[in-house]
Amino acid sequence: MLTQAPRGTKDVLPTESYRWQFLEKKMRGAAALAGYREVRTPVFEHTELFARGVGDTTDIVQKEMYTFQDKGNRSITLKPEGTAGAARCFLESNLYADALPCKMYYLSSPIFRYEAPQSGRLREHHQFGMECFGAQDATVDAELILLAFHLLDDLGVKNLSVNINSIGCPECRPKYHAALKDYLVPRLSGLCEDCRNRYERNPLRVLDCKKPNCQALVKDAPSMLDYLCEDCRAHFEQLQDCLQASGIPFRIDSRIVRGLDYYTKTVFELITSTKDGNLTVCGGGRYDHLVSQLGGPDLPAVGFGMGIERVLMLLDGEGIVIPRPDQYEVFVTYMGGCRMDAFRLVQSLRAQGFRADMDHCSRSLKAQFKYANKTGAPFSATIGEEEAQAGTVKIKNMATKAEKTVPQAEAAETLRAMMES
RNA sequence: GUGGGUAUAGCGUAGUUGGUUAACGCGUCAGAUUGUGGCUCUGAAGAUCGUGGGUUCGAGUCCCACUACUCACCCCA
Repeated sequence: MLTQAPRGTKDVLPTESYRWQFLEKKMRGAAALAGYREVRTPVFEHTELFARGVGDTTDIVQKEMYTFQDKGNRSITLKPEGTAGAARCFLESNLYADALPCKMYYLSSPIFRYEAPQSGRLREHHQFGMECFGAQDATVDAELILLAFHLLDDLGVKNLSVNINSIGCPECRPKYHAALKDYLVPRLSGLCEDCRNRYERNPLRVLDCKKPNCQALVKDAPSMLDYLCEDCRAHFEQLQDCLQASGIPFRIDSRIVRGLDYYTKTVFELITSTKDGNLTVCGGGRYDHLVSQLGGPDLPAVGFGMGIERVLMLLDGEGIVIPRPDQYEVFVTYMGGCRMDAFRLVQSLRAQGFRADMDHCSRSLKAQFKYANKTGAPFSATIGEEEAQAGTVKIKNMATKAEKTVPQAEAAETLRAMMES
């Protein structure tokens, strides 16, 4: 259907875009407080970037990417997540040569994944993300978690739980993998088919299976946390110390496994419980070797992504109302012969900073007022024959019906005065 | 990718065991005497009943396919 947006996409209508803008403003403010500056990277990248960065065994890369050949025969992919592009940009522009850490955020960046759309899941969605390159201390991990938490908390999101975990580093993770596999091997036949696949690709995922059978079988499986090397353990403890000191509620969930291969050490999720179940609004973690994997220096980094649509969904679900700005502050109405006077007044009001408009459909005065009322304009300014003759305009407070006739030259200051009273 | 539900004007719905011009509410537009809105009243516009095929004398109503929406699994924001 020509008049139908592609599956899994959603228009943001003029009547609702203020909600996005409201969020974006909050996000910008929160990021700025911690010294993060905006980065804008392309919507598409070379496919290779994601294959190498995100990991070519991940679901995202294997089956969810929008990939195509461009006319120069390059394999191009619409970005399926935000971090790889930011890392590429960081590297390409040699930002690591400046003072580190390098802090950046991206706003309402479109993210594309070929998935079956459902509640809170689209094929094109938008993320607010923050990345910090070049700092290894867990204070940054904590700073990002706190930032995300306070942002959502400030918006009024309730039932927010912060879950953290450490999935180790190339040093200790293989040992854990081995231990986990040893544990799973004798139980393989009892696991579901999905889990047997997971065992091959990413054994950590088996721990997260929701099937009762599998859960029972992995109940006593070894925990990554018991296998962390000294460095990772200390780092994880520092993170907990920071979070504790900040006083926000959090819990360790050793089953958190992220679906992107680049993560090391810290991984975290901000989850809210809604009436339809749990919803992850924000997910992130540390990726200490992504930059080197992409051919750069071995620099530590941390970041997260937050789903804009999901945040909006939560606000909706909790009945949190975002203030809707008036489309107009003043609507100019006029009698048939005075169209030019009205037009000039509108232009003059706009020049003086008022959101102003007039009828453009040759409507009757009555209909103009109806329309003005519908737009929610708090004031009208009317020019009829009498006013045109005298060079005046009749300004009316739509709510109180109070009217005041003043010279057209004084319209702006009269409006200001009436707005304040 | 697998399975369930849904598909009637812009939105929300009705449509009886298949039977002549598909109904209602909201919204939109226009009127209710000459320069004014939110209430009320009146009227108008607006639907090839998701698309395509089939059964039938006849289908919005039954059957099949496709598509979209929606929910669950998987995975994720």
